[in-house]
Amino acid sequence: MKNSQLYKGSLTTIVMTLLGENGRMYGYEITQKVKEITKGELKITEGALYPALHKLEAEGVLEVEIENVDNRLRKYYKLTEKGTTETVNRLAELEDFIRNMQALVQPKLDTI
Amino acid sequence: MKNSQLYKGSLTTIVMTLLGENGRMYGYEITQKVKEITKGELKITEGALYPALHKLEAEGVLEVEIENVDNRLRKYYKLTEKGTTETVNRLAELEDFIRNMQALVQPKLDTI
DNA sequence: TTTATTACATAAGATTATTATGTATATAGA
DNA sequence: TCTATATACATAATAATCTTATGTAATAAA
Repeated sequence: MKNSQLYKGSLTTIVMTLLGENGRMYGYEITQKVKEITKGELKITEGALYPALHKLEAEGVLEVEIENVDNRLRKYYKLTEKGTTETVNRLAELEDFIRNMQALVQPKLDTI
Repeated sequence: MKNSQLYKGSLTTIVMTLLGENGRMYGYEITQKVKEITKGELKITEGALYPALHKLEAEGVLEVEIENVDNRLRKYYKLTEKGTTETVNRLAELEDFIRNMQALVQPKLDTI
């Protein structure tokens, strides 16, 4: 996940948001989508992603559909009803977070 | 630090930026300043702040001046030369981070 | 005199991520 | 054909960071 520590804590928000936008996705697809959207600046590692997906599933935020495509396993994840509600909250928190961070660094950011 | 996980990883960036803006500050002052700027939305806990300050000092990012004010100890921290350079990098990383998070959350806006 | 505020500190435990490793199939290129 | 790369999942050891709880101690307010 790059050099920056800042992405720590943002993984589940990213995953839930992407699932909210795209309906359903499988793990590998999520890593590629994130890489594409951030132009390679953010690379989700498998060691972080898969345990996170399992945890979200265990919490009832995601549900999974296993499919076999080209003789290869795929686990499609999508938001549950609970997950959709949580995602709305997460997005509100992200907005607050960004606003607060900008307020904290405002004067310096303008000079870059 | 509120309910949101998003602030994880942002503590040192916040501390370094505030010190860059204010010259020198002591720990308790930092907690109050952050609370003030974020209107109470972000509360830096002491258990997170003090170890972080000690680590930054050990890394040569911060230097400390101990003073006695009203018979009470104060440890003023300020950026070293190295710390100032690092802070510029941190702010650039923060900008990238915010830009990437916004792109991930609003992919449709990018195509307009 | 009790509570809240100021001001530092650390330790146990939880959470999260990195790094390394493993399995397995498919495909492209030398 | 062999090798490397891509696809697609997974886990375990370790590292880093934060929360929660606790501790010391002085000042100020109720």
